[in-house]
Amino acid sequence: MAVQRSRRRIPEATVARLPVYLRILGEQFDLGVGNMSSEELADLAGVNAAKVRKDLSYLGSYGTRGVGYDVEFLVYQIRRELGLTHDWPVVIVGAGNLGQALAGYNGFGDRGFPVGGIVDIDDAKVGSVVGGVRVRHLDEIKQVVQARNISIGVIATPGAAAQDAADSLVAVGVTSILNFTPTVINVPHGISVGKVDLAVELQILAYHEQRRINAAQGSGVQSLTGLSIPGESRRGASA
Amino acid sequence: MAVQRSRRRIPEATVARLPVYLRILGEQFDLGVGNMSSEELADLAGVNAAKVRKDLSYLGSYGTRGVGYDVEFLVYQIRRELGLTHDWPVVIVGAGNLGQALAGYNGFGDRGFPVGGIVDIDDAKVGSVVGGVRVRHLDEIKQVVQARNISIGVIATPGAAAQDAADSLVAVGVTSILNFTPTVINVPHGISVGKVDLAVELQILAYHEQRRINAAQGSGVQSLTGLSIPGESRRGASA
DNA sequence: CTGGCTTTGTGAAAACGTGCACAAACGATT
DNA sequence: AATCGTTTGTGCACGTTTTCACAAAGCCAG
Repeated sequence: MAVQRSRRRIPEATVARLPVYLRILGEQFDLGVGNMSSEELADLAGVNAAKVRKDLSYLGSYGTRGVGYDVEFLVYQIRRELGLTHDWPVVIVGAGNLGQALAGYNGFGDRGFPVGGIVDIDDAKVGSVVGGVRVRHLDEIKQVVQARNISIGVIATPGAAAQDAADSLVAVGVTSILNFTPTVINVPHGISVGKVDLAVELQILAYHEQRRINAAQGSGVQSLTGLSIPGESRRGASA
Repeated sequence: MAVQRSRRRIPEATVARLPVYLRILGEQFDLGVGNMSSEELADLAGVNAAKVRKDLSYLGSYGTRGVGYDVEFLVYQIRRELGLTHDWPVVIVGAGNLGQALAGYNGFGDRGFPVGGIVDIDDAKVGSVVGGVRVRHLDEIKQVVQARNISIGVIATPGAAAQDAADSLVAVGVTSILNFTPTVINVPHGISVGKVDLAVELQILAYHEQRRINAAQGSGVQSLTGLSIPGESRRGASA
């Protein structure tokens, strides 16, 4: 028997899809569904059934041939693998437009990421309450992070302040950062960084729009072949 | 010459990086930088220099060996390729927490995607003004879209309403959709869909945090052999 | 013009991700 | 117990993306 080398490593592409499966499985569980096949799950997730099976196989052999997967058990296993058996409070840096929206967005807390604190460098914003949390000064970030043992930070500052925000987060022990600014940040080795750039997503769509126009002008015939299929961006559904 | 005439297809991975290069190049141009090497650009973008060169080579041969790339010219070429030579107004569906934040977020308009309209199904929200745009009723989406020839829609509704929003957008001629809800939407063939799920990004980070913890607990020395994971069951490979 | 230095552009290899196809496993039925 | 229909788990082939490595191309000094 060939045991896994180090810790069984799950491919990033799979890690990015597990949350999608998790959400769907949770929904189905709430609806009373006890069992699902890879094909049912694949349909709801907008992916290929073989991919679902391969993704789930990284967790272990938790399906039953001829039957499918036990929804509740699978929810548990995915949650365990993703580290979602407990909440991960986050600290938001930047209480501007975006920071306030994020703090007020229930989708965070609802899915296990309560806002454990929000800080800003602007004294005018300190003290106000957004999303039920009082804004504190950036200087107090250490207390905020330590008080709730926070390890995930969210950067919602203007782009120019992103690197400073990242440095502050790293300095107080945060090891994962989600960066909402368009700026690329540098962090020490070992820190995980995720990035969400709204404008980039739109620019990718603009490219597809542009191609659509070019294709339509370039020739009026070939639209029935698979030519103009604008694949989808990383995690999109297209039919 | 007749170089890039035929619309050669740019790999999706490259399309996703071009906006990043574009932003950096624009910044550098504003700073007075006239010329950059692939390595300088790569450093600022946080990627490998060879990747930068290969990415840029899809646009054409616009560099000068021994010198680098002319910043201004490259900005122009990327903008042209991405279809950013003109604005793309977007329509936002959903004027709740997220929709309002997006409408008020200047990063949209600043980068060529002005909010051309915002609609909601809730009469209580209709008429209010967010981000300088008056909220109109979902029933009027057709007029909104046609008035400004909008082809990109943004879904910022609650998840349960996402599919309806997508259907409405497609029905009035929108061909690209950016979906901010966690729900997977189905669209007809030929429509491009991008997805941004804030919770998914956090869940990916949680996975990395979890691994960090497991790795630290599992062993202080060995990192190449199989580790025991707390609560982990057996799992053998059979072949 | 030649030689030295720099940097691009790109083949080729490696790494990664996806999807098909099918044996193995399971429940149900007889 | 044997058979049947279903669905998993995965080997394999294929497509995409990344990385390496180097010839070709340009600039500059002498």
